[in-house]
This record gives sequence, structure tokens and C-alpha cells, in this order.
Amino acid sequence: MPINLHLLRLFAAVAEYQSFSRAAGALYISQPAVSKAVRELERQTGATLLDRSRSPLALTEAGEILYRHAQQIFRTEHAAEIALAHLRDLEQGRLAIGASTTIGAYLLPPILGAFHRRYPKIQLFLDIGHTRDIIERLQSSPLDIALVEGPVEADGLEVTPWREDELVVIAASDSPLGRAHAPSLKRILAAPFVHRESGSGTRQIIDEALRAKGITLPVTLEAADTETVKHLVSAGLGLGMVSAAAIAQELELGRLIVLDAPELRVRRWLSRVQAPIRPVSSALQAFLALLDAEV
Amino acid sequence: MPINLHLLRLFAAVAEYQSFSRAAGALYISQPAVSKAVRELERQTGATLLDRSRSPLALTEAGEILYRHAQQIFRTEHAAEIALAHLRDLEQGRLAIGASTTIGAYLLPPILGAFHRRYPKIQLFLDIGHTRDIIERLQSSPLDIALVEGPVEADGLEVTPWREDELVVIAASDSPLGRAHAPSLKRILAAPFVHRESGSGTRQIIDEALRAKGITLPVTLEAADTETVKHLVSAGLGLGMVSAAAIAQELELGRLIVLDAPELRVRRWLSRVQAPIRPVSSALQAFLALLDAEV
DNA sequence: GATTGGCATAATGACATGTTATCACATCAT
DNA sequence: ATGATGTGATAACATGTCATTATGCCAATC
Repeated sequence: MPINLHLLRLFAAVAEYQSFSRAAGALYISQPAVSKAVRELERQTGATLLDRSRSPLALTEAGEILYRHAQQIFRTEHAAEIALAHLRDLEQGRLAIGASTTIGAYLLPPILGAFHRRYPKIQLFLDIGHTRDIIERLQSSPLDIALVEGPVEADGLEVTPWREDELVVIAASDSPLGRAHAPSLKRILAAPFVHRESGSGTRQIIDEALRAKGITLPVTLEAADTETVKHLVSAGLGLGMVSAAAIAQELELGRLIVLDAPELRVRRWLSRVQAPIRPVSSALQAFLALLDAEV
Repeated sequence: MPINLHLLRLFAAVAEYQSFSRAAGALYISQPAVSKAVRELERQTGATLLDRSRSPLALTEAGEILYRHAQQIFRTEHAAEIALAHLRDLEQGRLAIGASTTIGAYLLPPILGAFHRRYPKIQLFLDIGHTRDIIERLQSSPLDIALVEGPVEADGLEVTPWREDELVVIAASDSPLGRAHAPSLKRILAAPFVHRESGSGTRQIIDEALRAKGITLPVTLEAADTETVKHLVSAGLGLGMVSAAAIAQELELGRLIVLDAPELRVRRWLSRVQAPIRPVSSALQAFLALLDAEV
């Protein structure tokens, strides 16, 4: 039979204030309620807890022992309250985000930076990988949310469009095509092309979108990641097609040039993916607000 | 607003069994009761504690935190139960006994020995002093019980006769009176006498009892304690009058002799003194039983 | 010896906590 | 598919815990 912790709370107050009536006052209840509670606790524990013959009230040995444990219990209870409040006030907590490579590398860092400045106590986990893997980890639950490229066929997942992203054709600024003002589609398609590997989401999107338009890009080279594609392109090995978000720095430095080819324009939606029924932590809530706020 | 620890208990069971219905079974209550309790706890804490979308049931971050604290709380509760049971079963506890010098030195040791052999986990305190001081310490509460000589005028204390004690006249066995078969009262009263100091209870008893009979003993020497009286007497400095309980060893060794003088026979009651309303611990209860049992 | 403060007791009332009945929804074997 | 099974949610209702007010007793104090 467990100890009735409600009665214990009242008894602890009596022990602390060394008086039934003062304890009652502190608890905002009547004195008889406290009297009865302590008496009932004594009945249940089978031990006399208070020496009512002395004034101020004294604890018996059993009362002493029980009181010490009660203090420990209510200290822990208080700690729990504090911890929950911290969680609510975002002064404690974790947030695990999954992202596909391009988003993780180019779009998320500033957002995570802003989040961290605002909620420095929240522990952030960023998991970058292929959409397939990210989705899998979202379903098996270590991830709170995922931001991925392209279409998601998910069982019970909620997919929301987040931002639109454009894939642009890039050339080294010191290459012939880079120096051309507005090269024709024909000239562009005649040039060598550097691509991401076949498995990647970006590559899939590009292939599908262009196939729909009846265009096939030449494949000269495949690279494992966007960063390599950019380096190869700026080294003059050919043209490339990457997310507009990925080349801000190179454009600024004048290393790369965007070739404006309306026929090759590929736009895609970046998606926010969540498990729909799963409870939403305060940290996730705050992160969602930030995602919607940022333009 | 403190956490409702009753609801917390049900929640902790759910967390442990990762199932509402199994938790309900373990608690011997119905499943809806558990459902409602957890829901109410979530309402009160303002946090979602369980992720009901996964199976088996998963804890949210808040639930995780609350569960850890709950475990700590209920561990402490269990420790309290154990401690109280120990107290009840006399496997833990203290017992503080006050005694006047003669009782403490000669009568109590065998009793305390028996008590300790029977209840080795109980911590014993023996406080030996003048009746006056012992009574004072009983009232101001560090002592659970006192065993004293002679009459006690106590305010609200309960005085119960314990054992009868006889004060006997002793002589060194190699002294002239010691060798005499049955010396006359006159011869005894003519001899030098070694007494306890005037403040002691024993001395008071002797003086009063003999004064009632119209007898006054000569005072040759005063000593601070019974042990010294015995040594002085066996060294031949005169006769003495001490508790029969105090000389068992010397009689056995043949050092001292009891002079049988009917006129000088002084009997007194040794008393058990307790604070009447004060709660009685298990240890004290056991000690009282032992006091009554020993003959 | 009346007053005051503190705890106990009794009669009664409100709310917390339990119950049964039932539904909704998955999973799973047939 | 389909019906059996397991699990949780919800609703209506019963119960018992925990509170209240009213009052009495006792000790301390002026």
C-alpha cells in the first residue's frame, strides 16, 4: 500500500510550521482538515508521527523519518515543476531537424543561427542526408521535423510546401559561355555538363522536369555533392545546374554566372514534413514559427 | 500549484508499462480511469506527456522529464515505507534511558545487554545522573524513560513502582564487625560510617528512613559514589550502607559482609518515570516489556 | 476565573476519482 | 476483404475522499 502523498503533504506542512493551525493557514485550508489528514496518515502508516503533548509540536522518531523523506519528495516535485516550466519557456529542450543536403548546407544554417540566438538553451540536432533516409528517421521518430526537396511519398506523414527553389544553369564567369550575353539554348545544350549523382533528389527533379519539356542535358561528369559541382564548373569543366540558394557567395565573388535560359527554368517546392499526430514540443513550435516568418 | 502526485503515480505506471491498459491492470483499476488521469495531468501541467501515435506508447520530452522525476519521487516514497517498517520491526531506532547512579551502574547493564542482544539495530543512550537532572531531561524530552530511586515529585510525569531495593549495612569481611556473627545494633551504631554525599538520592532515603525510626547514623566519611563507599568500607575505614544490588560481586569474592540488623533495614521502591501523553516508540515498548519481564 | 490559542470531533457538502458501457481505430490471421 | 483482438477515448453515472462549518475540550496566561 503506497503512502497517500496528499496526506503526506499536509503532514510535512505541519512538521515545518510545528503547528496544525499555522500549516492550515499556509495551505489555505481549514485547521480540522489538517488535523484529520495527519490522523489518517498516522492510521495508515501505523505510527504516531507527532508528539502533541509538547508545545511547539514535536516530531516523534517516526515523524522525523517520514518528514525527511517527505522533504526529499517535495523537493523533487518542485524540481519537476521547474523543469517543465523550462521546457515550456524554451529554456531547456532538444530539437532534431532532418534536411536534404542542399537545404541543410545552404538554407538552414542562417535559420538555425537565428533560432539559436533566440533560444540558446535548446539543443539542436541537424541530420543531413538523402530524402529517403531522412523520412525514414522521421517515421522512426528521432527527428521532430524534416525539410526536404522534391516530392515525398510518405505513409502517414504531413507534407507542407515550404519555399520555392529555382535550379539555375551556372557557368564559370571566365568561360566562353559565361562571358556570352545571353547564349542560345542550342549553345547551352551543346556544352559539357556537370551533374549531381543519379541518386540525388536534385538530379531526379532536373531529369524529370526537363524530360517533360523534351530536353535532355548532356552528362559529362557526375559529382557527389553540390559543392563539387560548383568547383568543377568554376574550374571550367562545363556547365552545371544547381539550386539558386547554393551559389550566393560565388555570384558575389564573380566566380560563377547564371545563364538565363527560360526553357531550362526548373522550379521546385521544398517541403516541410512532419508526423501529423505526433505531439508538438514548444521548441518545434518555435521553430515552425521561425520557418514561416523567414522569407 | 503543486503537481497532483496521485495522477503522477498513474502516469508513471503508464510510462513504465508503455500502455494504458497494462498500467491499469497493474494498479487494479479500470483503463478509463488511467486514461482520464493522464489526460488531466497533461491539462494541469500544460504539456503533452505521451505520444499516443506510436505503439508501443512513447514519452514526449516533457513526459520523459516528468517520468524521471516521478521515479525519483516514488523511490523516495518507497524508502520511507521501508524506514517506517524498520522502525516498527525494531530494526532501526533510538532509545534514550535516564537512570540514577546506582540503577545505571548495577541494575541496568544486564537489562540493556539483553535488550541489545535481542534488538541489535536499536541505538541505545544511557544517561546517568542525579534524579533531579534526569527528570529535567525527561521533561525537556531527550529521554524516553527514566529509572530512578526514591520519591519523584514530578509535574505531569507518570511514576510507576518498578522494583524494590534494599539498602544493607556492609562491613569489610576481615574487620572485627565483619567477623562477628550477629553484632548488636549498639555495636553497629558505635562504629564509624562511610556515606554517600548529602545530595544523593540514596543518602536522602537512608537519612529519612532512619530518622523515622529515631536512629541517627554517625557520619565519619562522605564519598562521591557507591563504588568509593565500597572501597573505603572494604579497606576497613568503617561500615557503609548501600544498595543490595551494588555488592553482588564483593559478596561472591568474600570481600564484604552484610550485617543483618533488622532495625536498620531500609527498603525503597525504584521507580519508572515516563511522560504520560508522549507517544511510545516501538523501541520503548519493547524495553518496557523487558523491564516488566526481568525479575 | 475568564480569555485566548490550539487541536479534536461531528455533521455535512463538493469535487476528485472511480466504475460500466460503448465507440473508434488499428493490427492481424483467416 | 473480414471478422477477431487489442488499445485508447469518451460519456454517464457512482462513490469516497477531502474539504467545509460549528462546536467542544484543554492548557496557558493575564
